[in-house]
Amino acid sequence: MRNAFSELRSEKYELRAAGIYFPYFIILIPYFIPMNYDPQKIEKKWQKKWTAEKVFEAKDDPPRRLEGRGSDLAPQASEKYYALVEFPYPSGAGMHMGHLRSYTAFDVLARKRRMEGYNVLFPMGWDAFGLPTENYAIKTGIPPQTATKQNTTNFRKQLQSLGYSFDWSREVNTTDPQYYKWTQWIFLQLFKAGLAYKARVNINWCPKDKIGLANEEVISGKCERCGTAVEQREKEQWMLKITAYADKLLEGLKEVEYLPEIKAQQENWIGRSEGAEIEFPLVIASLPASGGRSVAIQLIKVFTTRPDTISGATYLVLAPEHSIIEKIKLQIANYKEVQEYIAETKLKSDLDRSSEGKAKTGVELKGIKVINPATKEKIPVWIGDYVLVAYGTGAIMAVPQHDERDRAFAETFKLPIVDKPLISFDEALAITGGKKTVTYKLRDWVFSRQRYWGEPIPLINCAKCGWVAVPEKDLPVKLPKVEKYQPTDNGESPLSTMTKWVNTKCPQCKGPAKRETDTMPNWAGSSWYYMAYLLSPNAFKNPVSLATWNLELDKLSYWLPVDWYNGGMEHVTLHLLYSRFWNLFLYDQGLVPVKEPYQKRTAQGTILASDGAKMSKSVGNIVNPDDFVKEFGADALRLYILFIAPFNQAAAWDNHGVLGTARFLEKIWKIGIHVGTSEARVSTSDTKVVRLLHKTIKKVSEDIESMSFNTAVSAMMIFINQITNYKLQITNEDWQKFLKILSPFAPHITEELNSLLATRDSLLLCQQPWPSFDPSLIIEHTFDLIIQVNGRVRGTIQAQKGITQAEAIELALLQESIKKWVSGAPKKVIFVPDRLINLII
RNA sequence: GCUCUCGUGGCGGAACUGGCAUACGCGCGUGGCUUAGGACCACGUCCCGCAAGGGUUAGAGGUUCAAAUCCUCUCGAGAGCACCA
Repeated sequence: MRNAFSELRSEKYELRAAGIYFPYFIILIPYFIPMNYDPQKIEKKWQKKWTAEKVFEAKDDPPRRLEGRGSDLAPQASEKYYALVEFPYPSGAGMHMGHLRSYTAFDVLARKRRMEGYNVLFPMGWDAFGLPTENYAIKTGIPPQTATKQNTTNFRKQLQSLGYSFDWSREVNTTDPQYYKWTQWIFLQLFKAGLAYKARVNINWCPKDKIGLANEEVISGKCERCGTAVEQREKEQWMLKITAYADKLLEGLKEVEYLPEIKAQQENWIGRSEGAEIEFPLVIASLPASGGRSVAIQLIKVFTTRPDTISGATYLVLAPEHSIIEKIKLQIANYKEVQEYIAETKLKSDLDRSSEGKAKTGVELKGIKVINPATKEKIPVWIGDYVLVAYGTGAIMAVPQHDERDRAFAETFKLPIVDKPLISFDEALAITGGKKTVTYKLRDWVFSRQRYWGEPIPLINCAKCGWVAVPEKDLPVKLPKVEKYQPTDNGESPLSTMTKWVNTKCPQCKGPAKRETDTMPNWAGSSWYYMAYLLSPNAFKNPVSLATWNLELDKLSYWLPVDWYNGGMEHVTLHLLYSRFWNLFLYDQGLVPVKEPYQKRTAQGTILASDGAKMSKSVGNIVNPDDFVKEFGADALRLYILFIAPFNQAAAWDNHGVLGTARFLEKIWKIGIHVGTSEARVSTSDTKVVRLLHKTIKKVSEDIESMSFNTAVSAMMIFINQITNYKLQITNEDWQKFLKILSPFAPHITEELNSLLATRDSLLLCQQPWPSFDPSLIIEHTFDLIIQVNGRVRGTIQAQKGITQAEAIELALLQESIKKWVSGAPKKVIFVPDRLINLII
């Protein structure tokens, strides 16, 4: 890209406008010819002004609207509007196109809402805990705190250069101890409510690096750093009982306006299914059944959604991890073989277990059988890794006749496939004594990380008292400074090496005790950040306590729920679910006034590289927003990212595309400079301009609401093209209306051009009311009547609106171009009022 | 494999409720601006045809006076879930 682009264009304009006709005036140019369109200059100028006048700061106690200031679209005085975009992880690479797309769209929304008279909150902050910063620290020794500071400074500068109307006075940072003291406090509420517990769970383990890996660090079953195959290893982890909220999380979806695909993903993730638990008695195979009187040594409970198929169940399959195996090992004839299979399974990662395609593996538990409670037949019992221990009861009744997977397994191991009649749900329960139950795919949330760069889990382990919460007055439990950021050889958090920090006193019995060294996952700080923006400075300054929190309830009540939340599609399962879970929990505790935190949720589509591939650092096809701001200005870049495609759709970036929106702004600049001069002032606009202006106001107003920014920009281009192409007259008042609707999209150029107008007052453009349109000016009195003969278009004529079918036929038949297609009276006529007439011959 | 979404010029895309397909922008072409040009201005730009006209929304069929839009199948792309009983 060249630097000369804008200079060249503007230079030419200046010569034409000023010099050509009156050469003597050239020396006077600096005096009354306004400057060229120089985005660099005007954008900084207005950004400074907005900041100085604090125009984007939301009021917790908003003043009443001035009388007569509102348009007819304006809401009641002091109505709030909370527009939220996902706060970024401030990576060293800076802002990317995904941020640009989301933030620009919501800046348009926020600016429009302010102009409509709402008290708007549009905040920004940093989700700054995370692996890249920690890995950077491991590599360079630079403390994550330092790197984060640099990165947020850079990121903030980038965001400000785009003219976003964020309320920077409310900026938050999840890694600030004054922030995470509240994250820790919320965790303690969960702990005290019995929703946090320790359990042994599988984690991804790299045997070479000897560390536990986050799922994000496992790339197709291999360690991201060294490429070694990842193993599963059991480790004690803190868990949050999100499953206790499965039904509430599902129910809550009915009350909110999420995009249908987002709702579907949440539902899918929770994965509720109704079915039955049925017990199968376990018997020794060698003993004769003798009329069903053989003695059951155990009962195996299975979960099924199809109890009606039970007569066709010809065998049972247990998950290899099923706890009953250990209990009945003496009865299993081939226990050694079974043990080997279990050991094999343990080594496999989840990915291995599913990536082996459809090939089913398993081992029969010889020496035992179960009795099918419906048929009373003895059927064999197998273990197989296609049955998951974590879902249902970890055991299934296999019905190869009705289930594809059971059929595959039966075919592999030559097990009987029988065609038995179905029975009703109720009948099946009656015969077998089964119980209706509900299961979920949703698993409890693994909340521990053996990492440095996260919130310390504020718990203390005492030999006498067990796990004890750190007292509120001692929060935050701050991250201590460490020498090395690496996890230890046995996979513990680097905090575990800080013996001084680890060894402490039990808050209850004052005896010697140890701190928890695990930290919280990334998702913790972002699970409540929409509330953090609402807290007063006191909440951050003062010690953490219920009383301090309760002082904030008024603000939470005023602002919540978030009216509209936007972010990436990649966060609509975990982050969205986790934060809804915390909110629901806090609601139950009386600590939050609303059940659902987000009233509406949308997601932007991905911006791809120009060849349609994903932008990625390793491929080197990343484009940097900074370059475009520098070259074409923030306004042109903002317009292009909105114009590129429908908001929720993936779109390929095109470097040339910005030229189009830059040219559009150039045209606007020329008109604006012209309209602003006293010679150009007219008392009325051309009728054509007025009509089109009102149509455009309507279109842009509606398109912003439906996130159709691309067509909104297109409508404004059409308006400008009409003025330029036909040299139409426009008054200062009408021009200002246009500048107003453009201002959320291109806030800098519009402020600048507005300042040239005779109609300007002391207010900034962005503080003025959103223009309303006059419906009477939009209604057309004529329309183009489409004339079809036998369904084919043969011509159009201008006609008065409201004409009858008879009039339309008469008009049509007068046309020379129609006459030649029609001979005699039409057999049939289809008439669509104010649109078309179709003559069937 | 299953579920969802989608397929329109050289490219990004527009088309309300089934009613003139290709708006707007990029790119490209021709000409102008007595130098140059990823600048600006004018005109042109789906295909066949001199024209009248005909064809065209991934492909094939269907419903309808009328289909990019509704239905069926095939092909292709993207996203999500991936053995959830």
